[in-house]
Amino acid sequence: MKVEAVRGMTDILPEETSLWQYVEAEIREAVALYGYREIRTPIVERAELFARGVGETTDIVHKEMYVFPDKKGQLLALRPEATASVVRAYIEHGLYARGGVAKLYYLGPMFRYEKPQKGRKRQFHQYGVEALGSLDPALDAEVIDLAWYLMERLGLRREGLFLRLNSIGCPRDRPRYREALREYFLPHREGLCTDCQRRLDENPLRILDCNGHTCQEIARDAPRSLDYLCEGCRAHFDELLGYLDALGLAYEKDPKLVRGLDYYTRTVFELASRDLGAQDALLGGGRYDGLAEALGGPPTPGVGFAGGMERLILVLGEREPGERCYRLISGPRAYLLPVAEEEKAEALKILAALRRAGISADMDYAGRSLRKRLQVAVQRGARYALFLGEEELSRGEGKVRDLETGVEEYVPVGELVPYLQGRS
RNA sequence: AGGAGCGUAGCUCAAAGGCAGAGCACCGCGCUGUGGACGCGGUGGUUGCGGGUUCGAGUCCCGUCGCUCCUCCCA
Repeated sequence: MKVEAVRGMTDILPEETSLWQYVEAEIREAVALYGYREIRTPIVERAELFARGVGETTDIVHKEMYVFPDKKGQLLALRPEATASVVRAYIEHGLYARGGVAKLYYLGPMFRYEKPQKGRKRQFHQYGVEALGSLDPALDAEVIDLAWYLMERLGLRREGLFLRLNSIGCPRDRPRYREALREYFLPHREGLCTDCQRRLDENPLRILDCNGHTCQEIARDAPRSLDYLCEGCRAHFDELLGYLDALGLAYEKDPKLVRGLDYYTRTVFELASRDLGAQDALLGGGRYDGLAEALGGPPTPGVGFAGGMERLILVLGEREPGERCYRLISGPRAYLLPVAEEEKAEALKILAALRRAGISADMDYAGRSLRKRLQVAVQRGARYALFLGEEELSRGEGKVRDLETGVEEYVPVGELVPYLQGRS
């Protein structure tokens, strides 16, 4: 039986990794412009972190998290998202003691046990930013601006994107909203799925993003969080809208947007592509003012977003080749062609010298014919072919063929490095 | 989670119960030491896997695994 990659976990092959590297580099540069510095947290955390941070009743933790005991029986989890980890690290290392706003970004694999489909894998990759330590709605606006900037920088048209925006209030007005939802759903209790009947008691907010059809139907006319905001949350939201207007960033208020994670407070948003199908969200995020405290740290407000690399790659990959602004990795500069076995040792020495001089160089190890090897050199995009045969090596020379012009020149072996360096 | 479709060579796909094929790719030769063309030849498959029906299954049936799409949720 052939061993294959496990379901929903895919290999990213060299043809694709150049695009990945390009996107990653753009992300790093873009977020650096906004003052974010990278943080790398472990892929494995205690399962408890996500239960407390993301929320026990969320689908992500409840149904989709990879959980397993380690050899001591400690319950561990593959991270389903990174915000909880970042905040955990922020608390653990006392980053709050440095004052001001901590701006952190990350990039890496996440894991969710879901049914895989286009743009949704079980191991997928997210990039994200977290700004910790400020309640200022201007920071929400800046984070959203960064999201837009990143998409623009990657060459996505603004018209092809749209921002869904909502406020789900704070812990102070959450009970009122929860009560309103419960009151609304109670008469429909029998129509709800068993999951939602449980959610009705535990966390009625989650009914709003249940995937059952009838639950969707029932939820359509449910009370809206925007109508249950306290004065502070109302003001925060209005201020944010003002800043977005000032920045010229379009948004669509979406009262159904609650996001699948419990830690969100106030601002929630998603930036989606009109060019994608069912999985259209390119990135999503919001404010999480209670998360740090819930994880045992000092009360620290935060706001951020996370985006999916696979989605981004999909959208970028579907564009016309001419629109693509990433470069493919170039081939070796020099390709060595030892004519017979006897010249291989010399070829290896020259290869080593060229590479140490910063000149990319390669040769064939597959035992192919000389003609074939020259073809491969051209295919690989080499600029020079270097023939090493008895004839020229006996004179201490190699024959350099310029593969663009076809011009050949004999060059002493000791001068190959300056010779190749001196040409553009 | 629900619905639909598809799994045949490395890739794209044929074979409508009767000899598993083509194109591309790969390798060699023509060209004993020199280019993407051309010509000739060659390697490559337990038809995803497991059962069943049949004289006979890539084809029909059941199961299973995987992928794709839709609904939904989300990254």
